[in-house]
Amino acid sequence: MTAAANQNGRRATASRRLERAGIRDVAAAAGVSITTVSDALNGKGRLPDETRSRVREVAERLGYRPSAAARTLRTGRSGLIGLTVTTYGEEPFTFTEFAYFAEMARAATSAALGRGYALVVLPASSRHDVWSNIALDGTVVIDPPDQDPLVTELYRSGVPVVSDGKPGNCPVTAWVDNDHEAAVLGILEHLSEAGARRIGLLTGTSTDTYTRLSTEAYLAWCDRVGQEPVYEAYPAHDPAAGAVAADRLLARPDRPDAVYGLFDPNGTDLLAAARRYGLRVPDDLLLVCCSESDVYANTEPPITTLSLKPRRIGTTVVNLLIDAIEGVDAGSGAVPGRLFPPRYRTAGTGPPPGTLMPTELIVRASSQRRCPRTTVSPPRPPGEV
Amino acid sequence: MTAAANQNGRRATASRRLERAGIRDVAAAAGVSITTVSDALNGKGRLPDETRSRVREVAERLGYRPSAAARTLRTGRSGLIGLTVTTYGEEPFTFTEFAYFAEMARAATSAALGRGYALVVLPASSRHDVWSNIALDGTVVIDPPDQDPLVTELYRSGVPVVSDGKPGNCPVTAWVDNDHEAAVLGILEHLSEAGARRIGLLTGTSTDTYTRLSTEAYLAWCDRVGQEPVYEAYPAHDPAAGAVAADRLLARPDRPDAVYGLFDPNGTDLLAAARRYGLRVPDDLLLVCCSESDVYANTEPPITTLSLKPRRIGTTVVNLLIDAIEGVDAGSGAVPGRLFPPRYRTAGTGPPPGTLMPTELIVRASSQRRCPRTTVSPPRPPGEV
DNA sequence: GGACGTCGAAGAACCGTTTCTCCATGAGCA
DNA sequence: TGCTCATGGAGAAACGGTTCTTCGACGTCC
Repeated sequence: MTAAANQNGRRATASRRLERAGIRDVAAAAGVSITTVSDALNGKGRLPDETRSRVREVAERLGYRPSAAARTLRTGRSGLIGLTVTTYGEEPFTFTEFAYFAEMARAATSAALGRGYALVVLPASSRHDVWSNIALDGTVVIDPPDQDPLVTELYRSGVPVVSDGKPGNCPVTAWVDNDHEAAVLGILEHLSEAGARRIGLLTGTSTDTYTRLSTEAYLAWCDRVGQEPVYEAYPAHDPAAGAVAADRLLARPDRPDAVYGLFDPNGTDLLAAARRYGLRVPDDLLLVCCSESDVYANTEPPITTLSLKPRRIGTTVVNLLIDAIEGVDAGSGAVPGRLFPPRYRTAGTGPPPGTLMPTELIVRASSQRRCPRTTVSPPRPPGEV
Repeated sequence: MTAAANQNGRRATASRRLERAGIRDVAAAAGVSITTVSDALNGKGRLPDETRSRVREVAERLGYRPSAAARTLRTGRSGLIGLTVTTYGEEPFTFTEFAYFAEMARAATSAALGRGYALVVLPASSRHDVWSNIALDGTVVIDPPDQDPLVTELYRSGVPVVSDGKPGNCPVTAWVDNDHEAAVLGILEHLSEAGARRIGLLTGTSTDTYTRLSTEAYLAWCDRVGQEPVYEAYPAHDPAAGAVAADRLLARPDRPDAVYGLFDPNGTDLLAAARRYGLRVPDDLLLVCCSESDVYANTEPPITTLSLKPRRIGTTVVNLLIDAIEGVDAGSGAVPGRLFPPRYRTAGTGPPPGTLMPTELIVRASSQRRCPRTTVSPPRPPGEV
């Protein structure tokens, strides 16, 4: 009691009026020590239920909210996870530009909150300005390019990093990605079966894994089946460039009779380009593009899309990251009382663990030649087209 | 020197191996006190440039990164801003569900980062679980409903709150909103001029300001021009309900010949419903909906949309919030050295300052009767429909 | 020659928790 | 009676910075 009053007395001398109640105030009001308050509120220590509930009640009455900063400083944990996209240039925030990012970020946010963490959206630029002002328990990086300096720096400073997209040449704790190779091959097969003779690709110029792996899979397939590759690459972050590239692709002398577009807007771009050249879809041109947008269910004609299932990815990435964050403490079991785990690194042997997740091809009219009546299928109601 | 070695010695006794360098390590390595290090790195104090640069160089060499948690604890500033949507139910994260939120959040993120702050995405539920674990300098709330308990609690605990959407009955530091009344009136006039005789409204059931003000403006207009209101309301967070409501609206005996839909998906929903009833757009039905999506530029026919200019809103909201956060310190000039400003509140007189921002009506085919040749307009090229 | 101002820097309090350590007290037991 | 042990709780040391205060040394000025 005396001690509590004393501790509080020191503060009372200062001209504090409207300050929030601190743990000391609660302790004084409840007539216990701050240790007891902390234990009672956090469910630790050996306290009879009576004391516990009394302290809780006093804290409630005083509107006590523990200082997140102090807790973070002491425990070394902030409950904050960084989320960043590094690929598409420095300046413009491409978040939500493609439905993929939006969906993925949303799922990641939900998953994090479900486990008591919050997401902080951060820029790709590795300028310390913002990054080092925030205590992060870990970071999710979407599509890191080769040799990403940001990832390297984070890793060096001991922050766990999990990437969406297999990392090219930078060290991450773990990564999650779609099986892009299988996806592209599946699409090429799908188009071949629909009658395509020459399949073109609309791809990007950046070095992220998605672009690279997809393009490589396409080229390998061309090589295998003996088709000359027909593709156009453009900077994916520039929407105007996409339309131009689509146009170029269809203007080529060796015009493809089927096209797969790697990026979300490619579907509408290709559709518009096809119209300009008087090509009917799917009769003259089969179309598939990678997109999470359900816009393509309502275009004329509806366009077959490849979904990367961003929600599953976002959820998985976050869960892996939090596992890593929390797992370290459990893992260093030798010294139970350690406040700070040793630097966060994979064991040092071999590549970081990766998870491949399946994609989903949503087949619509744009990739099926008309008259599917030749196949065995149920008759349609007359009302539909 | 001795002191520095001494301070460091205390730490060296513990078995710290891979720990990050702290300010004490830098001080020891540079042969100065930690005060000097702090001052040198933060550009404060009276130090000759030579010392300053030497300290900086040592810090760089040691890879020193100041602890954000410690800084936050001492200065009372975290550089973190919360961002939350409270309206549409507890569970599902509606972020990015509508293009409006996505755009707004993106602009807000950019604006915050530009001023050295980062955004934390937080759930609407006022459960303390996550909220009180994070040190926030302020919060942006999108569309707070009437009597939002979250906003009230934040306000009580002294965190500045700026809302996107005029707050109904909860105390905020400031707010930003579109002039919804003017927007709705503009649309109704636009439709009337296009020949509409009975204009219907597709609206929501929630109590956020957007829904409320828009609906009230519609009802007031009906009252004024002597039209019987024709509207359907549905829970905006449920996409399936939107399609049903659109259908209901067009199935009514007093079917409107023009409809304005308050929510993003209403355009496609209404278009689909119109098809089901054999209504041609715009011949039999004029259509406008509020949306930020450019999908409506490519529907058949293209649909007139009202844009709320979410980027401008997001930028403004964040700037107002940061002004409030930083302004307090500057304002309490009487005691320059104060660490903690007094509780953040508006002066206590009158409502919080609000800013109204204009909207933009993007007129497309869906809201213009055919044969505008009767009006004075340039002849069209023959290629177009 | 002493008072004084300035420069450069060190000392130490403090921010508000968590948690390790330690101390009473009283019961159980030989 | 003396010892051990469990219980309930207090004390105080961190955590890692920022910043207020102090202090010596050195010119300078009257």
